Amino acid sequence: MPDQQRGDPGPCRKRRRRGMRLILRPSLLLMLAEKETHGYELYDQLASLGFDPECIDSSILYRDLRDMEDMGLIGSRWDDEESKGPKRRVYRILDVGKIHLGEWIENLESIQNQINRLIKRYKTNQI
Amino acid sequence: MPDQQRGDPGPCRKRRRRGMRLILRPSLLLMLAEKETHGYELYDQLASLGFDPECIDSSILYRDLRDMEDMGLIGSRWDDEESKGPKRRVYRILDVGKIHLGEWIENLESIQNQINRLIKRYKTNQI
DNA sequence: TCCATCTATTGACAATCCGCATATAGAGGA
DNA sequence: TCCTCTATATGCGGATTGTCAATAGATGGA
Repeated sequence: MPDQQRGDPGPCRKRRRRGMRLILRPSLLLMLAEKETHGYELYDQLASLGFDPECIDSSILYRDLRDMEDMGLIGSRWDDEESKGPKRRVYRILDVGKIHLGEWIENLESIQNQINRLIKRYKTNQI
Repeated sequence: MPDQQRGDPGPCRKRRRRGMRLILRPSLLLMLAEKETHGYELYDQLASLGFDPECIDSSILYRDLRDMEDMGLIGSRWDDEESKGPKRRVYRILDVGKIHLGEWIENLESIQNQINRLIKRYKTNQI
C-alpha cells in the first residue's frame, strides 16, 4: 500500500514543499547554465542539489520550464538526435536568464541572512 | 502618487515575497515564544527580524495568526488593560506551538543547507 | 503478439494562497 | 467636526499549486 493511502503525510510535508518551490526554479536555471539538457534529465539531477525526487511531481518541473521559457529566460528545441523513447525538448539558458539567475542568487542570499538571523535568535533565547 | 499606481513594482517583487512568506509564520511564532503580545505590535517588530514592513500587508499577518490559532499553535484573549485605541487580541504560544516551532526551525536549517549548496555551485562554476 | 515498463512531455481541474481594497471602531488632537 | 493613529477583520479576483490523467515512442519478456 502506498504511503499516500495511509494517514502518513510522509517526508513531503507542506511547509517543506514551500521551501522546495522557492529554490526549484533557480536550481533548474543553474543546471541549464551549466549545460543544455531536457526536462527528464533535469528531474533526475535534482537530487544532486538536495531535492527529494519523491517530493516533486514532474509536472511542476515541466510547467516551471515552460513558464521560464515564456518569460524569455530559456529557449528550447526538439532534440534531433535519435534517442530511445519519445522526443525530448532540450532547453538552454538565454542571456536574460543568466542575468535573472544572478539576481535570484542575490535574493537567496538575503533570504539566507534572514533565516540565519531567525535561527540564531531562536537558539540564543533557548526557546 | 503612490508607487502601486506607477509601473514600478518597487522592492516587493514576487520572488522576494515568496521567501518572505516562508519565514513569516516561524518569525511570528518565535516572537510569541519570547513574549505574548498582539498583532499590531508583532507587525511593528517584524523589522527586527529583517522584514520590510512595506512589503507585508497587515491582513496577511492577522490571517496567519488566526490560522495558527485554528491549528492549535497559539491561543488568544482580548486585552483587559485599558489601552489607547480599540481592543487588542493578545496571543500567546501554546506547547504544541513550541514543538511546531522547533520542527520549523529544523526545516529552515535544511532549506538553508540547500540554498548554501546552490549558491556555492553557482559561484564555483563562475556562471 | 500482447502487455508491462521506462522514458518524456503535456493538459485539465480543483484547491489554496495572496494582495488589495474596504469595513469597523475607539481614542486623541487640531 | 474631521483627521489621524491604533487595531482587527473580511470579501474578492486572480495567481499559484498539487494531483491526476492523457499521450506516446521504445524495449523486453511471456
